[in-house]
Amino acid sequence: MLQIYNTLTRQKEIFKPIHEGKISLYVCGITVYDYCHIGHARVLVAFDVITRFLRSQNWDVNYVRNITDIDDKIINRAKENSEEYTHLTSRFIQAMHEDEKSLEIKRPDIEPRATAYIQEIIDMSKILIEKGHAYAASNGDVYYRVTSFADYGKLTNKNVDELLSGARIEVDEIKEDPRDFVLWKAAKVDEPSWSSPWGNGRPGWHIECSAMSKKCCGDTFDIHGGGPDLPFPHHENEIAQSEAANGRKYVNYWMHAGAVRVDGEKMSKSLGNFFTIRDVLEKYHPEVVRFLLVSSHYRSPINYSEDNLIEARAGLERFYGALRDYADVAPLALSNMQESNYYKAFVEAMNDDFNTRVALAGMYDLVRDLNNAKSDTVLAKNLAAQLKAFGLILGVLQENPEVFLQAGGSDAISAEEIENLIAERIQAKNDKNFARADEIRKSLLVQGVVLEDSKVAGTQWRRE
RNA sequence: GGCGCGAUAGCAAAGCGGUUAUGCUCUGGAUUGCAAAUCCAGUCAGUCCGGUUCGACUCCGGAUCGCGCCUCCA
Repeated sequence: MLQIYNTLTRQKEIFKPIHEGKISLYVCGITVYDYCHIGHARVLVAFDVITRFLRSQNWDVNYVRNITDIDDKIINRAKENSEEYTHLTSRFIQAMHEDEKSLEIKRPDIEPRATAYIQEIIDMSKILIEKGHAYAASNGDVYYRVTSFADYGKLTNKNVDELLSGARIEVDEIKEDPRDFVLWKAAKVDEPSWSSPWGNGRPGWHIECSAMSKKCCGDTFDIHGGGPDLPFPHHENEIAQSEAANGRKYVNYWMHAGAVRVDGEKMSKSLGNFFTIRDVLEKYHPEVVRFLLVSSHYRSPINYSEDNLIEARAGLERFYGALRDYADVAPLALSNMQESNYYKAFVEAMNDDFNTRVALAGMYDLVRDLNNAKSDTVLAKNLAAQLKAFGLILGVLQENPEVFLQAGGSDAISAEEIENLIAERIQAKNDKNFARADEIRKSLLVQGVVLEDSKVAGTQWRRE
């Protein structure tokens, strides 16, 4: 039985789909004016794991994640670069897809771009004006009339009156009310624009998601996800737009990922303390980064640090160490695992609001049993195949163990040189020249290479 | 000021009203020529103060501290 924590009700709820067996999932994606950072990676990985798991349980998931490809920051950045904004956005969309690929993040079923939904955005804005929820201002902007929507603030528990007294609302002669937010922005000179009933302009940020989700998921859909900083105002505004325009409930379950912190502070573009995915991958194996993100619950805040990455690597080394002799074993089909206690524990953990941490704990139990089973080949292969099946759902453990273990750390010494020294050491051992054998092992250790002698597999090595 | 979240052993991080979380580290043992890896055993918890209860890390109240949102941000 699937349970999901719903931001709207602030509690875990038993999930009930709109249509039996189906889930429509819309996640707010990236505004493409720069490289993705680790905070983006967190959301991307979280919903990737969620969709992988849901599909493994035979849910028919329609996963939609948008791209915001028109926006102030995009226009400004393009100007700075003296670059066409479409050129800028396509560059960063491509970069995002590369980053996703390296982190084993599967592409959503639909990846709508705001600029491809201008007509839908205009249509929705028109309806909002007709219904009295929005108005065209004198300068060609269109604004949402916040006070016209009685439920405004229900997602984040905001009181509309108190929003007025909030300190940081700008005074604006154009708007009827300082709380009103923009649906359509009149174009300034030299800005990209589309024609509309209110003159040339471009969409506001919030209306994009209302329009795209309506087209891709329907008026009411199951799950809406996003990053930790989106509930207010973005998702609050989406609710106001969609429920006012469609006259129906917008979303049944709201899911928000936890923040990534650096030194206890939120990592964000506005604070400038962010690490791009690319930065991190220069130093760490992509699977280590993904494993770090999967290692904690998707809603808890996580601290980004070298220590945590090193720990993530240590955890992965334990898994890959256990899988070392089973490189050719394929993940077991889930249909063959229904009776497995490991599988039951895994599914139970994941059904409980996608508790990857508990799922992982069960996988470590499996590792211990696998290490104990090495003499029973049939059993061991079955356990290894189960472990890989869980890994497949979490998006880890699919690499050749030997390759993973030998890839870490510095590559000051080549694999060939290492192999040669190992051969020399084996000879020394055969000659009972342990002094020379230990000397070789020590010299390799200094270069970050650990040797492991095994009766069965001979001498194996890994980088630390 | 408003809204919300959190405080768990050396570090990271979960569940649970009474029974081992888990990973890394540490200690002892097995194994090894010696190691490493692995296995077995073990040490180390629940910010503070009250309350409920036969019994609370787990529920309730309060305090303290930390964090997020309230402005573009995943």
